[in-house]
Amino acid sequence: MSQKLFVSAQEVAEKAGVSRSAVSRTFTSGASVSPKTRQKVLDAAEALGYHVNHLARGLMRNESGIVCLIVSEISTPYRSALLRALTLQLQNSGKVAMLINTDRSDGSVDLALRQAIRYRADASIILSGLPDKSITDLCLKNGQRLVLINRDDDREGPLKINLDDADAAARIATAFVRAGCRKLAFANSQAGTPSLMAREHGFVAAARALGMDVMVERFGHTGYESGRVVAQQLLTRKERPDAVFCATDLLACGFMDAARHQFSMSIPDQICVAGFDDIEQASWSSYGLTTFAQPVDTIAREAVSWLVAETAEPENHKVRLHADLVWRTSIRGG
Amino acid sequence: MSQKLFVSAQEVAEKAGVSRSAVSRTFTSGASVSPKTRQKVLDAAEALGYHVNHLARGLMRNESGIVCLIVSEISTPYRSALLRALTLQLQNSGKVAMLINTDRSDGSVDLALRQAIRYRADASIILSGLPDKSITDLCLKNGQRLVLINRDDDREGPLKINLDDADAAARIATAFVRAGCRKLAFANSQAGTPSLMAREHGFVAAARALGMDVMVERFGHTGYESGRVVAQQLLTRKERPDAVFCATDLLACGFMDAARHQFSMSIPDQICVAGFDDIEQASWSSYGLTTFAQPVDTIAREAVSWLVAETAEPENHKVRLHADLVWRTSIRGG
DNA sequence: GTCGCTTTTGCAAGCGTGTGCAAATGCTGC
DNA sequence: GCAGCATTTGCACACGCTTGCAAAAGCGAC
Repeated sequence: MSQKLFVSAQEVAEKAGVSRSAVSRTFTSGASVSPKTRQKVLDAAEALGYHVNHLARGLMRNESGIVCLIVSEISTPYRSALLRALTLQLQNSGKVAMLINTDRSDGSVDLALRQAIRYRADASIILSGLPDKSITDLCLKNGQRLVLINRDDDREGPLKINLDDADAAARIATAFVRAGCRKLAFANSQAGTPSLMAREHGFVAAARALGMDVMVERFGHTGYESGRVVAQQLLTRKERPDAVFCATDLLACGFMDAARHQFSMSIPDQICVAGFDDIEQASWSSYGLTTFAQPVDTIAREAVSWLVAETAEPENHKVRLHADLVWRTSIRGG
Repeated sequence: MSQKLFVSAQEVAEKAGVSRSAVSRTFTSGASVSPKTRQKVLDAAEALGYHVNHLARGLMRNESGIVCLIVSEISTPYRSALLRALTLQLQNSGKVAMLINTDRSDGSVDLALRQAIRYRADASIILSGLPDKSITDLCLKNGQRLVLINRDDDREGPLKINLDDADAAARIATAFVRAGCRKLAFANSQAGTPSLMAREHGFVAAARALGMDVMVERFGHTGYESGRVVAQQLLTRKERPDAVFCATDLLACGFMDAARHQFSMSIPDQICVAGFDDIEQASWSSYGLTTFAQPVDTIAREAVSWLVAETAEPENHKVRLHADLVWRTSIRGG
């Protein structure tokens, strides 16, 4: 009964005593309407509670204004920080974010992208997983833009935003050595995503260049609990490391907690720790974790400014961003 | 040039040698199509890469399948956990989440709701702020459903989901007393949202009933840093509290860190601490925070099941959920 | 084959909007 | 008042889909 439909441009036109095109033009920026009729339309619209139907507009313009964010592990500190930056940036540019959570089963990135297509999203930003080539091709062919964040992939078409993971790893290796550490370790998850592996390989290579080996230990997903497990594995070795680079801050937090509370070790006196992401908890005084900052605002800005750009993009566009080292108290010296 | 439009039902129909209605019916559940033509359509659709245009479908059906999530402080642990639960639940029910971040200026909840209307969202879930009555009325009048989570409001129409904040506060007060604490304190932010105030008032009332006064201190937003500041304020008093209930876990974390590292206090020996939300960090061994768990999954289930329900909702629907006490090590005894 | 019935199919109208085109209007200068 | 021009306005079609309705097709029993 209260299923009275939304008020349409037609009704506004009648109330304002103008044609329906006039009201349409009033709400289309850059259209030609006289100030007089424009005002009449605005008044009528206000009185009736009219709002342009973006579904219909999207249908006509072939541009929905929707951008899909395809993301897993949404409630992780780093992911949610990036999500925040992206939504704000999108809203700034007059777009609206459609959020698709791929935490369920796998292959769900493809499912998510399919959903994006159904809603004729203007673009999709992928923060997790990597979709099939067949479906990205479909997106691209239909003029949908694609952004891959921290998914080091080499296909043509999408914008790829990455960090200088390997370089950061090298920097932290020298920092460890400068702090007098000689027995280096790397703590990773088993996820094996390109950026995690880049950090690992970069660290191992840099250490080798400095004449040292690295104990590498991997476990589970990229979370706090995994950090604890890896600590268990590393700190029960007959030769304990005196410095450990954790692939993410969450791993580092878990590692630090286990090292302190379970192995009664003192950080940074007995062991130096570094992380990656600069999540909020890294700055909490229980951790004081030295880490690399993901430039989330820059990432968001780059992604959004590219996908709203008028010009057809250069075919194989890559952006490589720098991760700043945030020095705190989990490494000696400084 | 590559602006080749998406493939339409028309093209699929031609390729399959059937009418446009046939392909439409193939993708409409519960429509009458013979298995033979259905298969022909599916084959043709697959070959052409056809996907139903949900913009057009939404236009016709007057049901977009979109649900708006209106939320601020997205990257906060509790909020992002709730966000995660909501998106999963929505996807489960065949809906898709449109995420609107209201972190910017104020009045932006109204802006967000306006956006929801433009996209003809079937429903909106509001996790922050409280919209004007005028605009909620507009939503309701147009058949859009509204869910308010933890925003204790008394208007007609929306579903309101709340926790038993005051009751939880009372429970923690007795727990403190049972642990031998006599000088109680409450740490709050200045946000003054209904649920925060309910916790504060509930705690003060319960303490009074037990014959005790409560030192109340409020500062800034609901975050870690505010917790530190409140600790500063409470622990420099000439009479220090021996138990503090923090309105949120983030406040509690900040409080604990300041108490330990700045005031060298031992928890729970010298001071007992409790929080609210049960964010992930509460379980980290640096904190071991005794706290109340927000039943995020239940909240999400209640919200989504209500808004996808067929039946016209009862006019003034409220759901009051229970917050379980998660006992850890920040309170003596147990 | 024919009748009565159910299932399937195509037609066409309609959802609310944007926009090219031609007609109408307003304005300027004589 | 009129020609000449720029601006505004309305008409009508298009966008891709759903769905009521009537015609067509299938089917079982005689």
